[in-house]
Amino acid sequence: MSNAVQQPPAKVHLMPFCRVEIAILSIVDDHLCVLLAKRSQAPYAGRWGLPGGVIRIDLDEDLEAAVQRVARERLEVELPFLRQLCAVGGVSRDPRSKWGLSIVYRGLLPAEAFDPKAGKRIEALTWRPVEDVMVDAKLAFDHAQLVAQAVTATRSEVERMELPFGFLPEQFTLGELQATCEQILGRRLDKSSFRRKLDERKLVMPIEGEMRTGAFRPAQLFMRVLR
Amino acid sequence: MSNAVQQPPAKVHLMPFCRVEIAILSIVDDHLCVLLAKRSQAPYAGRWGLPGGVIRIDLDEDLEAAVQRVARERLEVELPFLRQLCAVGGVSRDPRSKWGLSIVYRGLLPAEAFDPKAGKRIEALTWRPVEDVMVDAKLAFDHAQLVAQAVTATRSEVERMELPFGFLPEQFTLGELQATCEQILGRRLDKSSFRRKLDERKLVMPIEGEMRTGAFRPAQLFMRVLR
DNA sequence: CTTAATAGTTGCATTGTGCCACTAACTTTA
DNA sequence: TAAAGTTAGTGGCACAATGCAACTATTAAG
Repeated sequence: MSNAVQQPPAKVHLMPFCRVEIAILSIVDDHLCVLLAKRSQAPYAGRWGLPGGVIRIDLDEDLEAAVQRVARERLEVELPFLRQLCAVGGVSRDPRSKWGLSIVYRGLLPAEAFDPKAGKRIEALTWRPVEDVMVDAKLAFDHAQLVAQAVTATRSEVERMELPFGFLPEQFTLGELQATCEQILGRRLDKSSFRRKLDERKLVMPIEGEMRTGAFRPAQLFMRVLR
Repeated sequence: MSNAVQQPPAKVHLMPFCRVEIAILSIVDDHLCVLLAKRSQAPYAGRWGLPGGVIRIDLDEDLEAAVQRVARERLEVELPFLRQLCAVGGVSRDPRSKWGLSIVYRGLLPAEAFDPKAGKRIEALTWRPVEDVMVDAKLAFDHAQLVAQAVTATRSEVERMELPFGFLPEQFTLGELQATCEQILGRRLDKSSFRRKLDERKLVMPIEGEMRTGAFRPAQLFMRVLR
């Protein structure tokens, strides 16, 4: 359309429609779940999909700030653990043939830090087990695929013993930590090798004198070791 | 600015300036190198940086297509191995305070597949050892950081025995394969354990009767096993 | 006091890995 | 023609990492 002739190429091109999407994972009822929102608008109105929103260059400092703003505005939650997952973009993402570009983030939340049923939300929100969601053909856009990617990334972290502190409170027992890892991976782990690795790599430290009581033998409480 | 009142929210927001950047790695003179382009325009005119270009929603089907078009137009090369690295975006990426969003890709090329000095290129191109580039404060934008990320991703792949076929021709000897891995990692590998893993995991297969001759004892030629 | 349940430790067999030496096959040099 | 040099390819062994299972410890419940 409009070109500058003097300056080399200051051509003006139409830009893609830019959004952020968030795959928020949590352990709910002993299962790895993802937070889904019911879409009220086209496309895919009435379907479930990942929560997300438009990038506002007038409001957001950077991509992470955009994600936190969207989480605050739409979910009324802050995301302490947030990692970029991928970017998806192209002409065919939106059935109306709009060129869309979404930067997808992955967030982890302790189950107790967020209740989708609470509050006067604008939209319907729900936790859904990832095993179901990953193969659900009814999800909006390619969101089933994105959830699968988020789960894979989280599982790889646990396999490498990058512990999922994003799912845990500040204080936890080794049993709780191991159970969380097992629920993420979907398989049992060996107690002795798990603890051996925690010990060798100094990933957690005991909180002197603090014990979790109530169910049978009390358990030592631990906290993460920052590195 | 302009709102639609009838339809829920079809507000028009200004979109970020969207680009793709490419970190193309190769083994040149036994060293892991990255392809840099000299910038002719502001910002950072005269500095070296990663090649890249604007996303053209009128030309590109999706993000990968945009990358291949930029590679074709600016470098006259096609990238057989291409992986998304990350997306970087925010108001402060560009010193002129424009909100910029770049999707960064990582490409691998065999050294012999591309010669930056050949041809009548518009811009200056050069291979630079990644060890130098990663700590070079003079690079445009945050490109030194992006190169470091690309190198880390490539090294992790090799550590996990995801072999760097993107650097190799179709036929190669085990010696060449191991040397390539060593140049990527920057350290020596043990021959017997390397070959043991290749064997156990069935990552390569010998090409019957095909040998590389010329330098002392001939070596069996191998090809990758697709999975 | 016994049983059940979870917390935490220890020993051992199996596997994976790094290190090193060895044989094989070719070229180069004398 | 023979010896030396260089790369290709294999095999043995010590050691570390891992998985498995048994064991003790400490509490609650009956």
